[in-house]
Amino acid sequence: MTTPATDWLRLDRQICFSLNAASRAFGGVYRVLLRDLGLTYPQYLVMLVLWEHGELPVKQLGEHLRLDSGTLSPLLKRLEAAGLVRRERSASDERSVRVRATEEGAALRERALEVPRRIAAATGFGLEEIEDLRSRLDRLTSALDEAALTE
Amino acid sequence: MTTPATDWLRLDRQICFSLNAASRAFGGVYRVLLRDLGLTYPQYLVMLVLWEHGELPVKQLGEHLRLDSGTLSPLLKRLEAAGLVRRERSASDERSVRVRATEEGAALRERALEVPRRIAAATGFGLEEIEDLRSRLDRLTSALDEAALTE
DNA sequence: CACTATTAAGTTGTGCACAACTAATTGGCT
DNA sequence: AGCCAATTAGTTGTGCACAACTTAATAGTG
Repeated sequence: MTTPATDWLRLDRQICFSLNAASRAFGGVYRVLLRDLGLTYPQYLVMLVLWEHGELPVKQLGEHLRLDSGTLSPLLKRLEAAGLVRRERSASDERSVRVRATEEGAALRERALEVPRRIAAATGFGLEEIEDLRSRLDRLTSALDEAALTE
Repeated sequence: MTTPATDWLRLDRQICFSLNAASRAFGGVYRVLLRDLGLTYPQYLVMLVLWEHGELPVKQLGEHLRLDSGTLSPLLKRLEAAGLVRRERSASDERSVRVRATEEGAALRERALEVPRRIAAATGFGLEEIEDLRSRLDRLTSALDEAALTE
């Protein structure tokens, strides 16, 4: 009892589509929750990293977020224009630009505290179930990154 | 033993980030595989639906893919320019535009047949493990859509 | 020290996602 | 029939992702 080859092309068999759809569904929920904070979802992720690690160069920010300067440069420019972030050239290495939250940006953290709880509630998943899913996804990402290199 | 509230803001606790990262990691692998076919990943998804369902209106295409005309109209225009798809106004309802694969577009299916297998290999996951993950993600998407409505 | 390779950030161009809007058509209702 | 609400595509504008490139600074090597 084998599956016809063409069946593997069915949309509902594509794990990647489910992944993509889930990611965009999250986007919709975040969009509503973050509107009050004046942040988009990627901007929110940047603020999370800054809140957690303090000042750090664009390069390291990108490593945390899996994003390059092509995405981060304009995004950070918008965050700076919004007064949430400051960028300044590193004195020790003038190639590097260090990013940090302004006072206003730091203050935003308080208002962001309830976001994860509301997101968790929206998923309808239990905490350990979320954790389990997260670890599977991280393993998946590692495998895909690995494969991309040898492809 | 409770978790400090601020810990929930850690990037590595955000299920959504893992999801987003996995989705983008998939993007990288698909980009390589689809380059030969001359398709982007969203265009590939459109072709999957057309191969599976034959001719259908933009509206229904969007329902399958969870996309609106704002995304689909320009995407379909590019597919049409590439000669893979044709669009024509429905005679019975002139609001509707019916989309179908051209001969060239249909022929592309043969070359796409190996894509899912190569993707599955890249994940390093077994088939039942993929299936399990897929169903969890679909459940997650449903819950998030539900929550977005009542938010 | 001089020269080259590497690294960091930014820019440009393409494509996707989505909100908000417009234009055209259709359906329902009185 | 006449009118209004709903439906379907498309357009416009903003922001993100990423490849390919540029510019400037640093590190490494002979």
